[in-house]
Order: sequence, then C-alpha cells, then structure tokens
Amino acid sequence: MPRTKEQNEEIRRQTKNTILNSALKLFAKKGFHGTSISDIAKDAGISKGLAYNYFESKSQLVDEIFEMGMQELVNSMPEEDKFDSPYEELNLILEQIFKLVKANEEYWRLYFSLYLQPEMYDKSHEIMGNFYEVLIGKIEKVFKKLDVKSPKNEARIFGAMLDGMALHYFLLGDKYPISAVKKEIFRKYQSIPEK
Amino acid sequence: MPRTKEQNEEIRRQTKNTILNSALKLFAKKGFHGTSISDIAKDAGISKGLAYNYFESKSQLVDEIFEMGMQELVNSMPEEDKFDSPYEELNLILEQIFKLVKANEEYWRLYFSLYLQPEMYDKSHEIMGNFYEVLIGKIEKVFKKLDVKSPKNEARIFGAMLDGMALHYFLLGDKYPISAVKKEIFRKYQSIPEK
Amino acid sequence: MPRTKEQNEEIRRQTKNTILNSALKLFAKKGFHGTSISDIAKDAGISKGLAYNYFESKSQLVDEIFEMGMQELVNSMPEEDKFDSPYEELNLILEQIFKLVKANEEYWRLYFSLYLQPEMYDKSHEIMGNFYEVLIGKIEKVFKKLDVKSPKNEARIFGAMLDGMALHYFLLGDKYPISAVKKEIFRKYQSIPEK
Amino acid sequence: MPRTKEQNEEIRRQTKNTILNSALKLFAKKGFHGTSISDIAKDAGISKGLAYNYFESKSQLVDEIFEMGMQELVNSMPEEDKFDSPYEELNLILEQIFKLVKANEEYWRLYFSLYLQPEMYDKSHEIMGNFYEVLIGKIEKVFKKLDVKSPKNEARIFGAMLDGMALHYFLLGDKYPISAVKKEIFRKYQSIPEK
DNA sequence: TATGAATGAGCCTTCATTCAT
DNA sequence: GATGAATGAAGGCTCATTCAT
Repeated sequence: MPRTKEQNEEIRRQTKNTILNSALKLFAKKGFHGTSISDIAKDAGISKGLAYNYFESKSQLVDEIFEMGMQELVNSMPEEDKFDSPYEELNLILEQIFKLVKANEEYWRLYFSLYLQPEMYDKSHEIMGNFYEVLIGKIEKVFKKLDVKSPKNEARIFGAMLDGMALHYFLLGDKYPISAVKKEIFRKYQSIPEK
Repeated sequence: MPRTKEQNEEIRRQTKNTILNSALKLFAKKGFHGTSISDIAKDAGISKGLAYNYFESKSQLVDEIFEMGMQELVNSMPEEDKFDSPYEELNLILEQIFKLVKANEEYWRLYFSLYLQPEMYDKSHEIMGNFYEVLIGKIEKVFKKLDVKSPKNEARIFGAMLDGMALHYFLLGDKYPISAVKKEIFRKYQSIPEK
Repeated sequence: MPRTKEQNEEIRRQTKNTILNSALKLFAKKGFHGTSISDIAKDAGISKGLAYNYFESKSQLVDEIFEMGMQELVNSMPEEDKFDSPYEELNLILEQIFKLVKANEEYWRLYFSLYLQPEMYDKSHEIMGNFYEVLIGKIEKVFKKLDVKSPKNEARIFGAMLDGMALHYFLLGDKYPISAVKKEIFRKYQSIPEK
Repeated sequence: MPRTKEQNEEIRRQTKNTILNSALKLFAKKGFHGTSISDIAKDAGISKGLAYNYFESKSQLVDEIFEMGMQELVNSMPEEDKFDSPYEELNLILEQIFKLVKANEEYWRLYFSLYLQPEMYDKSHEIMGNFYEVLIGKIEKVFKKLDVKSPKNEARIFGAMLDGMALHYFLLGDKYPISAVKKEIFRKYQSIPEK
C-alpha cells in the first residue's frame, strides 16, 4: 500500500524544513557561493539528488530562505494597539529589532549581502519593496500618534537609522558600540523628535 | 634599447590601474562571483596570465579595489575649518555623501555587498574599522562645535542614518523616495538635534 | 472482494498499453534520451514506480515499442491475391507506405533514429532482419508476377528507394517535394522496369 | 616571450583536430549520448576543460563534426566534365558513394542517426537542405546529358535509392547483400532509365 | 614583460532505479 | 497492484591558476 497523502505531505514538510535550515545555516556561515548543494545535502543528511526534489535550483532555494526570513521578521513585530503610549510602542519596536538582529546576526548579514548582489538586483527590488512598505507603515503609525509633522518621512529616517546601525554592526563586529548607540537612540526618541 | 627603470615602473603603474578599473567595473555590474579573471583581462585588454603578474589572486584583486574605493571616499570629504558655521559644514558633508553615492551607485552597492559576505568577514572588520573611525571622527567634530551632548554617539547615529538610507536605496531602487528623505534630513538637522 | 484473475490481467494489459503509448508519443516528440521515465509516468497518469512493475528498464520499454511498431506495419500491408493486376498491387503497396509514413511521421523518424544508434546495433540487426525479409518478400512476389528478371534484387532496390525517400523526407522536412517524387515513381513503375 | 600568432594557430589547429577525431570515433562507436566529454578528452589525451576551450558545448562539437563529414563527402565527388560518357560518370558517382560509405560505415551511421533525432530537427533540416541540393544537382546534370525526361526528379529517386541502400545496410549489417544490389543497380542504369 | 594553451577540481543538475509503505 | 520519497552515479560545464614559450 502506498503512503497516504497526509503521510507524504508530512514527510515533505519535514524534509523541506531540514534542507531549508541546513541551507540557511551554511549560507550564513560560508556565503551563497561558498556553499554547494553537496554541502547542504550532507548537512541535512540527505542525498544531493533529493534536494532537487524539493527545490528546482539553488537559486530557488535561496528565494525560499528569504521569504522565510522576511516572514519571521514581520511576525516578530509587536501587535499594535496594546500600548499605553506611542513612546512605549516605539521603544518596543526598537527593542524588538535589536533583539532580532542580535539573535540572528549571521542571517541578517546574509540577507543584506545577498540582496545587494547584482544578480539579485531585480528580485531584491521587488521583494524588499513590499516588505519595506509594511515595516515603514508600522513605524509611520506610531509617529502619527506622536503627532509628528511628516510621519512617513520620519519613519523612513527612523528605519534607515536602524538598518544603518545593523549594517555598521555587521561591518565592524564587536568594535561597534551597539549598546551605547542603542541607549542614545532611546534617549533621542524619548521626546517627540519634532513637532 | 631597454626601458629605463622609471619607464618600467610607469608602465606597471598604468597597467595595474587599468586592471583595477576593469575589475571594479565588472564586479559592480556582474558581481564578484559573476566576474571571471578572463572577463577582467579581456576588458583590460591584457592576457589572463599578465593579470597574475600584478595580482596574486582574484581575492587580492578585490582587496586592492577596496582600498582604492575607501581612499577615494576619504579624499572626497570636505576640508574642515573653512566653513562659516557648523550647520553649513554638516550640510556639505550630507550633500557630499549623497552626491558620491548617486554618482557611483554600483560601486557602493558592490562595496556593501562584498563586505557583508562571510568570506570577507575578518578583512572587512579590519578595513572598515579604521575607515569608520575616520569618518565618524569628522562628523563628531562638527557635533562638538554644535555643542551637542554626546557628540560621538550622535555622530554614530548620523552615520548610521546615512548608510541606512544608502542601503534602502540600493535595496529598493527607484521605489525609494531618496529626494524626499534627503530634504527631511536637511530640515531635521537645521536646528541642533539635541542640546 | 479481490479482483478475479481475469480482471487483473485485463488491468495489466490496459496499463501496459497506456505506458507504451505515452512512451511512444514522448520518444517521438522529444527523443529517447530526451524523455525520462518520469515524463512517461506523468503522461500515462501513473507513478514512476509502477512503470517498473511493467518494464524492467527503460531499454526494455523501447524494445517493446519497437515490436509494437513493426507489427503495426506488417499488419497494414495489403492482402495479396485480390488484385486485378500486379501493377495495381505495386501501386497499392506504394500508396500504403506513403500513407503510413505520412500519418505517423514522428514514429518513423523515431524508429529510424533509434535503430541507427550504436547501442542498438545488434538488436536492430536482429529485429530488422526478419522484418525486412518479410516486406521484401511481398514485393518480390509482385515483381515475379511481373516477370522481372531478378525479382528479389529488384525488390530490394524498390524497398531502398522507398526508405530513401522517407529518409530524405525526414531530413529535409517540407523542403522535400514528396508529391512530385511520388508521382514520378508511379509513372516509372507503370511499365515493367525491366524484362 | 609569448608564442607567435602562427605558433598558436598551429597548436589550436592540431589540438582541435585531435579532439574532433576522438569525438567522431567515440560518437560513432558509442553514440552521441553514450559518449561523454570526459571520454573524448581522455581519448584525445587532453583535459576536460581544454575541450571547452575549443568547443562551446558538446552540441557545437557535434555540429562541427557534421560539417567536416559533409565537406568530405562533397570533396570526394568526382569532377565533372572529364568523362567520355554520362554512363561512365554515373557509374563513378555510384562507385564513389559505395566506397565512401563502406570506408566510413560507422560515421555514416552516426550521421544518419544524429540527424534523425528530434533535438536536431531544425538544424538537420537546414544543414542537410543545402547539402542535398548540391548532390542532387550533380546527379541531375548527368541525367540531363542522358536526355532523361524529368532529370531532377529522376535524380531525387536515384539519390533516394542510394541512401535507402545505405540505410538498409546499416540496419541489417552483413545480412544485407550489398554487392548483389550494387551490381543490379549498375545493370539497371546501364541503359537510359527512361526516354 | 607578456601570452594563451592547458589543467583539474569542483559545481549544478538530471535521471534510472530502488524500496518502504 | 501502486506510490513517490530517496539514492547515487554520472554528466556538462566553469574558472582560478599554472607554465611553456
């Protein structure tokens, strides 16, 4: 008797996940071009051929890894409308992002690096475009509550500041005084940036 | 009649430069891994073998490209002590950076992307470390003149904001409203950020 | 209630046929090496595994396809001894062959191509050997009735001419003026070629 | 000092020829799909990579092999206008073709087989198209001298007969009585086929 | 100094075939 | 009888690097 559809789906779900995780880990550690499908298969404990049963190509693999990461980031964003004040909300967003980046340093580094590669040009514009708007939208809402003059642009600047910090952190490693900068930002946004 | 020592050195200097420029151009357009030594040699109008006479390896080539780029950036920074007011100086720094990035978009994208790749990890920390300190130092001086409370951290934040914007611009392409954001920043830093 | 032996056999017969037809269709369209077992299974609406329940290997599959095709050709030959004149019979054979090839162009192309591949060398000699003799025998009989001098050789030449035309048609496609050539042959064999 | 242009060209010419010959030999013996670039390189005594310095792809290799073969065939055709009679010329053409095919049996088998494969469809139509016209043209001229009624079509039939014989010979191997058939044809075309 | 033929390791990908269910 | 997940060998191709000239 063949396996039931459900059994197969479960198997596929699990195997796919194993592959995805191995790929993410290795890409992050050795870079996209530094990681071969062979490496991934070995790490995932499967045969090279099987990887292609789950992903059409190495490039599609990386695409799915991206979607996964983006999704995770969106999911980790704090729910709105359950804060005492917009300040608190802004602080939480900040805190959240810092935590997320700290916890998955290599992955963020990977994400940044991958989407800056010329061969990804078009794809990155498309994927990041949507994603960026969602995140900026969230921050914009907070600034609106704070009655800031140009909330959207203010949100963009805020976002740039955060990503810039992450970037510097990646580029400088432990030399970067991330805690000090973080504290400074908290202080800076304690009072409304501009009325 | 053999060439004089000086002639030989001049030839070497020129050839090396030709190679560096071809490499930079191609890396920027097709990515580091998307560009072969063959491509570079062809573009530079020399033989593959000769390239190895000037650079030990592809990886050393990329290193030298970096130094070149960083140097250029430092050189383009405005001279201090010739401004009427610190505001003006800050504006000029801003303007300068925007201009630089706009003019060499692909190269910056390349620089960012390369230094985020894991294989560059150690090297990037080292090179970027020095460079970062120089730039932040410049900005810090301005903030000091403005009598800002924590000028170094403020400078770090300012720098993060700029690089964050560049990053977003690279990731989003023309979807990113860079002019609007720029204007907002100018306005924001027209008055002292914090006393 | 389990199936009866007869039902099972009927199912097997049908499934096998489905597979054979899918294989034939795909081989003809994409070539033997261009068609995977996966392709065939998908087209036949069965699983890859099941195909191996019916055919030991891809190569055995192709063997059976051949036998099928050869059989079909033999079956389509006109019955002897019901013609008014040998001329009429020869014409009918000609007509029959032209029709057959035209109607199954891709298959003939496949047959020719497959049996010319070195890996088929021995097998093709064996299978085609018998088949050739049957066909030539038929034609020979007609030539005998026509009282031709060397009827067997004449039949061989006649057969070569037909297959040569088919070959040229396959190699040249619509550039080949098949109708004109056909007409010429009809005319040529209207009178006894040689007495 | 680098090699002179002439030296390089000579090297390339020789190496290319070595590869071409190894490829032809192996393709003929084991088929196109049965022969790997590795096989060819090993046989030619070079590295796998070098083969790609000379041929863009396996498929381009086979193309060049074809052109080579076709050229050879055309070159081997007897010069016109130096025969006492058209009969003699026709005989020589016949003789020539028989000799050529006999001498390079495997190659002709390869040629036929390759150009019947669906993946070659378009290319074969194009290449064979020109080639066919040249050959048929030659034969047509002879038939014209013989004052045959429809010389072009008669030439097509003659050509079909020849290729059909070759085909049968390939399909049947030594079972095919090629000498007998040949003799018959000679006899058949001793007198003008049709006035 | 300069050339480009040559190497060889390694990569992505395909696919016939097996086997647990 | 039937399924499709899994295997593993093999193949086409690329490219940094070397070296004879």
